[in-house]
Amino acid sequence: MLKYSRQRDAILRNLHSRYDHPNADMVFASIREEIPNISLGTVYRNLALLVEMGDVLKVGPDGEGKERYDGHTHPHAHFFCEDCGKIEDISEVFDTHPIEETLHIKINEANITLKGVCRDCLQQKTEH
Amino acid sequence: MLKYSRQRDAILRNLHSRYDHPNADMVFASIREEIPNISLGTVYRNLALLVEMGDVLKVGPDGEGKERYDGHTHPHAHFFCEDCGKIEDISEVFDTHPIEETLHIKINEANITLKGVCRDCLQQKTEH
DNA sequence: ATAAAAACAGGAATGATTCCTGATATCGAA
DNA sequence: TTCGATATCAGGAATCATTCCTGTTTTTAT
Repeated sequence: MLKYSRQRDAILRNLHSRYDHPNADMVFASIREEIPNISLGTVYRNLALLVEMGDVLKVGPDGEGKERYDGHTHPHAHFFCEDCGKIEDISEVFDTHPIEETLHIKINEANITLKGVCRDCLQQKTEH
Repeated sequence: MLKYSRQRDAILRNLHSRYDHPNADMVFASIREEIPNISLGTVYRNLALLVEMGDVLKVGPDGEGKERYDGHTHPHAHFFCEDCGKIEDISEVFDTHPIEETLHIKINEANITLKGVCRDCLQQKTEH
């Protein structure tokens, strides 16, 4: 039986309020401002719980090998900039139903990750 | 300057010959039959080199948190079966050029991972 | 209020991957 | 072919994100 927890609630609220796809440490640092003695293990445990419940998406790992988390669960893709490291949402989605039917498989989750150079970094490169 | 290495050559040949998306340990076990005293560190180092050179794709991590490797680098997606754990290639691709143009970004790599239940496991579920 | 069950803080353990070191293999130039 | 420079190696230690453990605190149904 799942019980309410102030820590889990704070973690989910934090993820709902931000769009930077934080890793566990970044969430930990944020929540500490509200609950100073929360432990990193609690952050990890609740992130895993929230992912399992479908309220949070796990994205990544990033260029440093760390998992990133996303509190916005509508279907969308992710773009990793290889230059500045930022992770952005991409609203374009592609329809997996034709693949399900062709291959006779059940698709529960589609993880689409694009890597390249973002608009800002591209612009910086053309300046000189 | 890149020099020839028997170990790297064997690793690439091994990945070319198989379609099961092995992790580093599985590659290590295979190569050991040919080069019994190869070390796991050498496997990791050369896998990273081959990935950087674009001759090998890094896929995953899998359900156990391990990276998987794919020696077949033509554009394709991957399907992870949540039941039996197998990873299969999916030839369907989606065209990223429209996204590049709309968002003014440069896409170097598209990583598409689908998770669900494979045809075999679906069939076993309907039997009883 | 009370007690059973969840969840927690803090810290230890895990384990995939990376790093380090002295030895070995590759390869261009002599 | 030999030699020196240097890339690569084997073996093992180190790293570090994540998970696990334990005694304590919180939640919640009764």
